[in-house]
Amino acid sequence: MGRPRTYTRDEVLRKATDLFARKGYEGAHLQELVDVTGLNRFSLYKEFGGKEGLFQAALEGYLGQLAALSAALQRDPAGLANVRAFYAALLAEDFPHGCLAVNTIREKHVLPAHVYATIERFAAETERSLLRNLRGAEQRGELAPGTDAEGLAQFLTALNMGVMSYAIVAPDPACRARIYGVVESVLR
Amino acid sequence: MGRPRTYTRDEVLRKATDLFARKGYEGAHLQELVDVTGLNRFSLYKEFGGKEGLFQAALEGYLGQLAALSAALQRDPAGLANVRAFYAALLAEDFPHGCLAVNTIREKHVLPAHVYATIERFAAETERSLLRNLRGAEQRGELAPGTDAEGLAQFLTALNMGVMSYAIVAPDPACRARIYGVVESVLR
DNA sequence: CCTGTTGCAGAACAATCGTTCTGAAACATG
DNA sequence: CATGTTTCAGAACGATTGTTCTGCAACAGG
Repeated sequence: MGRPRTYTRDEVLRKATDLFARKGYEGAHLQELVDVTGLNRFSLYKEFGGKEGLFQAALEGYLGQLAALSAALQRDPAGLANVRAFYAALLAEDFPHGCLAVNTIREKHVLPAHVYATIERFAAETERSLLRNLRGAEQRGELAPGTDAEGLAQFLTALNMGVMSYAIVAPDPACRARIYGVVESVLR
Repeated sequence: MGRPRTYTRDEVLRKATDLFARKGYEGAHLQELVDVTGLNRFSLYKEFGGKEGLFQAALEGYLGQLAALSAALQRDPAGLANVRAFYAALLAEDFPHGCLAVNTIREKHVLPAHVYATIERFAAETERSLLRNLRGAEQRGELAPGTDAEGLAQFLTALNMGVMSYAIVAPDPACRARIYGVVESVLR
């Protein structure tokens, strides 16, 4: 009972995520968060404990979505097909204001340490998943013999980060498709 | 005449650049800038006009250094040799806290518009220089026929941004060398 | 040594930050 | 319709932000 809330937790997180992606953790001021989410200050503190809690919640939700995109990398058998499926999924999504995760990396020295650690862990995990599939591809002869699988995994991870930054400068989604097209020439 | 100043403009800019690279424009607070540069508030305002002026000066100096690194791209004849020299120069430099220019991109919606425009212009210009050399390579038969030179230029630009982000997560410079090694397989 | 000028160190400023608090509004229940 | 509970809207809080100001220190020239 009591007065019904005028917001949905998911909806609030969606809008907060959007603002955080545009302005960053420090750059997104509480007043803007209140304006954008429609959630009043009181409820914001009751629901999320404060700005940091809201950011953490938004980030975790976002990383969850990203993890769903990389689900293809977990399939068996490990190989290039999984990597290609991963990129296809990435391409289907659009990132109008860049990627919250990548943007947040740049705030390493501004964020509470445990928040940043969340991102670093996720990045390492994704790279590991990529590596698993590249090793699998190596064994199955999908990659040229003598390929540096580890270096390739790092390369792909770095490229993903780069594409997310490039998306801010050139928001046209077609660019991303073109860039990923070039990646094909590496995967063999 | 008058009391001699205890600072050098270049030294101040160097230290300010370092702090801005770590914390970003909004994240680098004036008190920290004062502490790090050793420049007192009064002189900071007299010399640079304020935080925004200091950032703009630091950024322009930094972009100048980056431009020096990409000088190889301006040489004739345009071709892959120039691109390789560019990457060698990039690799020789080290970026302990990532790249100020790339880090600043994520602050697009926080920065004064004309400051952000500086970065965007620089990125576009570098990509154009890359494209010139890729087209040259195409004509001279250094690239496989039918290669998407424009896409390749976008790819390389995005990759550079990515490597600078990756350098924050994995500060080991050896990683960058490894990643650039993979790029070789694209340049042919 | 005095005087004029410039830079230094820190106090003081309004504005804004994230956070907390207060009183009224909007329901479910008896 | 009263009562209890939960949320809402906005005022109020101390702390910190970028900026400006004030008094003193350190030189060059006469």
